[in-house]
Amino acid sequence: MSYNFKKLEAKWQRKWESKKIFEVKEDGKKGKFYVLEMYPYPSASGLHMGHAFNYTIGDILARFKRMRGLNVLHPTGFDSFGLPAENAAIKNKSHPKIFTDKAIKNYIKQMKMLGLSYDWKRMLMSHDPEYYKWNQWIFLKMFERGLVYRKKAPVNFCPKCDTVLANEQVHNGKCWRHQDTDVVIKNLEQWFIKTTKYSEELLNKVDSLDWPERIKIMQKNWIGKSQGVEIEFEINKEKWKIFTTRPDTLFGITFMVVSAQHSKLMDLVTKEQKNEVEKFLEKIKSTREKDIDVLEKEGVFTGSYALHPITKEKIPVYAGNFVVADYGFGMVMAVPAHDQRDFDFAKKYKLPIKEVISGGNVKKEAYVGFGKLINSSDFNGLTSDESKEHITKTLEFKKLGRRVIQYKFRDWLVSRQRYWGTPIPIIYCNKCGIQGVKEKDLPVKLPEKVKFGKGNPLETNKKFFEIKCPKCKGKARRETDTMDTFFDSSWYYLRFCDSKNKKEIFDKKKIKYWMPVNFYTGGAEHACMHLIYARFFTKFLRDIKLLDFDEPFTKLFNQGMVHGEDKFVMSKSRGNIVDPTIVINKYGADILRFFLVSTGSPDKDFIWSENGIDGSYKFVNKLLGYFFKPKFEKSDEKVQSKINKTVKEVSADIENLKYNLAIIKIRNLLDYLQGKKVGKKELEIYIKLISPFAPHIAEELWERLGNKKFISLEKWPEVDESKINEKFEKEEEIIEKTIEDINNVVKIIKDKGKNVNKIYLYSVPNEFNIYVDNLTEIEKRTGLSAKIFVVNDKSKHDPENKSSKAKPGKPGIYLE
RNA sequence: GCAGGAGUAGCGAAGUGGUCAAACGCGCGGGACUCAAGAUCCCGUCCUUUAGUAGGUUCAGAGGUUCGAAUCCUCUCUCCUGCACCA
Repeated sequence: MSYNFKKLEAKWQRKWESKKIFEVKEDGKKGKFYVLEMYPYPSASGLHMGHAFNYTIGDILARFKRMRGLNVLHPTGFDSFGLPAENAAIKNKSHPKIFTDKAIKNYIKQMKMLGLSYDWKRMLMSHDPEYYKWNQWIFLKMFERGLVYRKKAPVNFCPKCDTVLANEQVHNGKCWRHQDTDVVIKNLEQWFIKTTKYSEELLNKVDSLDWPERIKIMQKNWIGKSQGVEIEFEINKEKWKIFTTRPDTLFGITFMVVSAQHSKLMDLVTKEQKNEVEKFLEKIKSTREKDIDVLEKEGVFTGSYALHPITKEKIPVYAGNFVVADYGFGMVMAVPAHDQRDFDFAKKYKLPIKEVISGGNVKKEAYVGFGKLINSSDFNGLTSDESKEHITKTLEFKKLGRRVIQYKFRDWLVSRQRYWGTPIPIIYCNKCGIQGVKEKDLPVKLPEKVKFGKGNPLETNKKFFEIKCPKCKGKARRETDTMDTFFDSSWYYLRFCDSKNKKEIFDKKKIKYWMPVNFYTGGAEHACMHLIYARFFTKFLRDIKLLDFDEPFTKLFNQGMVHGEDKFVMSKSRGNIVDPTIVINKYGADILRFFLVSTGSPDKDFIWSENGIDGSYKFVNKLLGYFFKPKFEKSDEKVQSKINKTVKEVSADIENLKYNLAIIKIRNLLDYLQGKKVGKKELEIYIKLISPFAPHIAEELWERLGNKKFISLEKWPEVDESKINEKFEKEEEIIEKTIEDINNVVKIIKDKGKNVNKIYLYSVPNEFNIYVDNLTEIEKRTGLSAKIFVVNDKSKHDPENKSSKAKPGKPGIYLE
């Protein structure tokens, strides 16, 4: 049978909404469970299959936990600030707000179509002044505490986005949004957030999280801690520091390299070399724009010499393109014998290579391993480990060095020269300097009237930026940059706990009840962006006493990627997109949900297949057919055993996010129940099992069984262990095997041209009843009539003495 | 290059020391029903062999540990995903 899923799904979506059954309040008597899916950026093209997959995964768990008696917070909202809306608006001569509001409306409609059990009352949008007001508030709190600062520095700039980017937004030297666009380095004054203040904690606490291992490793690598020594070198009577993890190679230094981007590079350049250095800088600027994957190591002599801290030898200082300006001190000691990069550079510029660690062949390549020291004055003969210790101590004694820890992690560049984001709440006054906007004046609203084109749109609205200084009432100017949209997503999960609060960012009591998030799902692409920023925010808000926990997301889950039928990742450019709303219109949301989680584990990639969804469609119809006119009979103990066993396994599978395995067991159970006597209670249990996956159908069937309340709020079935009897499983296996054997023999006989009409089975005495009980099953599945004897029955019909073949678990079979 | 994950039937996917030739779904083959098609139901689907048997080859490849391995160890290959001159 088929069913009118459109009508049915709309009916239940309406009922859920009007009765507000998924709206929740804090309830001290109930345990809580916070399920969150990463809130979407509302694009014009609407929900894609990846969203549907992600939200289904979360919703199944939310529905399950809710039925388990937990107070489940399951909210959603929109990450609605951002460049795509602004660019789309410019292209269409529209306004980002119009664009965004329209997209959100569409998203909400589509999300509701999926039957997601959200508490819509808590919905939030980051472009809502009621939301971004608190972005500004947090920004000011950080500003007050010195965690926000302005600095002129070489920064990443994307020419396509027409704005600067954070380190985290640069992937492989390209913009995260434009993989065909090289990021350009510009020297600009920008706003930074001191995320590095929490480097150590962000690194340490990673281990305590129930997150996918690879995400944890990515974060650790991103923070990139290394222990080493900083060493002072004297250059032109000035002190210059370098950082090294290999003090044991100190005597192998044959030159120094300072980064071409070093802010004080020119201080090192002598008159004679100025021309050449400038030529070099010009050259690396132009090569940057070319599409070169691996830059060759290049450099130029600065004219200056450093003094070796121990031997006092003169060491030439080069400027080089391979030294990172803002790691360590932007300058390195070069030991070509024991570092491949230095080796390459030395070869290119014919600089000496001095071996100080034995064990390699430094004529051919750098030896980066450890060994005994040679050519190292007093330290000869020591191992690398020993000498690291001794050399460091010597340097410390001479006050020329000390042990330090370095991180790759940088401060977060948050200002953007674009319109569609939160205005940075800062005022510049020539007299009074840089000051934060007063809390009572928040929010600094984004003006609607601006001109889009070249440069920062907010600079085109004088009314916005020309203001009086709040202190001296003189002429002042507002900051016209906006915040990186990752600022918005760094704390939205907190606001969900109290999203309508107009007086404060949130009520601490509510936060205390709901946080941290118990289950957070989303794509892995946020490993080193959103997930680090969010952790940073949590730590900051904790330190200003707004929170009393350290980590926002206890468990993180990454769903797999959705692939098209051609097995490539679904993408517009490939043209293999399957639109979830089209699928819903064709099959219904229940079937889509069911299919999305039935083929494989949700953390694995999902491959779309039209045949596959057809399979789910067939199953759902079979299910409806079964429940169409339910007969209530008394379940026997076999049925009860099977049901209890299934409840037990399905519950564990859902708990462990093995939805695919849960579904298999649910399917098996339906096959098992077909044609058996089943009680109302057992039928109800069955519907409950299906309800997290196919909630609309479950509600409908639940109602049809005469229930008045929502199944969504019912109690998940308890397992009665005493009813589970493995004996029945064994019997079932015996029958299955017997049917298989019979069919096998039938086939063989028929192949020989003989006809088969009747089955005779000869059972060992104590199994006789098993076969008798399953007589109809055997007849149905073999399509033959059957007769069963006990082996020692004298009156049996057995012309070929097949009864002698009977064994326990295996009857003798005679066919004629 | 470094790090993480993966490689099981035509495909998707279970199985992580013995009961596994491998659940379940898709596909494919056969049968029932039907005037027919679809839907539905049943059977089969590694190879050889057979009145339900017996045997063989398997879990990317090669070794090893073990009484016993898809499952543990070592090496190799392939694919995916991150990071990539961080001193």
